[in-house]
Amino acid sequence: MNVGELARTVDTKAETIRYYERIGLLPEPPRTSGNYRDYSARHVSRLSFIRRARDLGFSIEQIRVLLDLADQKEQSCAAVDAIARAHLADVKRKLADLTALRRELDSLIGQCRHGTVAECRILEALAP
Amino acid sequence: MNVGELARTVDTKAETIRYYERIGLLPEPPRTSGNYRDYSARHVSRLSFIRRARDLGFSIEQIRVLLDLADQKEQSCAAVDAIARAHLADVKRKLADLTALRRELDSLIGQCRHGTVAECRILEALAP
DNA sequence: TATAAACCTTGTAGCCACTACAGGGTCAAG
DNA sequence: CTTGACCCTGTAGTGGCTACAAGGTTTATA
Repeated sequence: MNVGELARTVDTKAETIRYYERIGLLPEPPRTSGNYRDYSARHVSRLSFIRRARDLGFSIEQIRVLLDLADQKEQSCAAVDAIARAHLADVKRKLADLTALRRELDSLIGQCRHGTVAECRILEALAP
Repeated sequence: MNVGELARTVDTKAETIRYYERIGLLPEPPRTSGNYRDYSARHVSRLSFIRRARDLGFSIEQIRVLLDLADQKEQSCAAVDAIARAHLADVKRKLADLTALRRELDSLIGQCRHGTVAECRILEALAP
């Protein structure tokens, strides 16, 4: 399976796959005689894991640790749990920030009287 | 007022102020005999506007347009309103995404049985 | 007056997670 | 045997800063 096929399989751009290889997140696959990357099922599942974790907003570094942990089957999963919880806390912080932001923007826009720029409440609210 | 004083006044790093100048968002101030930037009240208010808009999540490019519009006092403020609404729509999209994300992470973490990595539900949920 | 500390200057490189080329090589279909 | 769709590497760009390095200026103190 070459990079384009893998890309279609996991719905990821070929450039992104090569990027993951470059930063050491996805192991280098063997090459064909024509120097094409030749991926196996293990690559597919590792890349799927990465993409799923990225979709959930985990950082590359977090994913790196998660993949390492996944290989230590005997260990407790406390570290995995901790990473997930840290990420959840981060998401909650962002949600709170965005919620406050939406309220401010709502009020800003609600004040617009559709007049001239000179009497614009939105610009007024942004000005000092 | 030099760059450090301006930085303290508007609670922004000096590097950021110079960055705004470099990208043409904040006009170049005159210089003192020792080649120090010499800011006036106009700079303070322009930078305050920029920072307030950044805090509300407007992009640099949106702020550039807002500042341009603010100078055309006779024009209708429809364009200002449109930018604010577009940004609000963006914030709402992000809120929806983050809310879905939080739900997924909540459920992921809720499934953790605190056992070994081999039976970790979080890693299972991430795997394909 | 000397000097040290605290500023200022410019330019450049780094952050994150990609994305987009350019300039070449390979491969399958017709 | 040519065409076009892929692949390769390497580099540069994105946004919005942030962090140096290596020098110049100003201010406070000895």
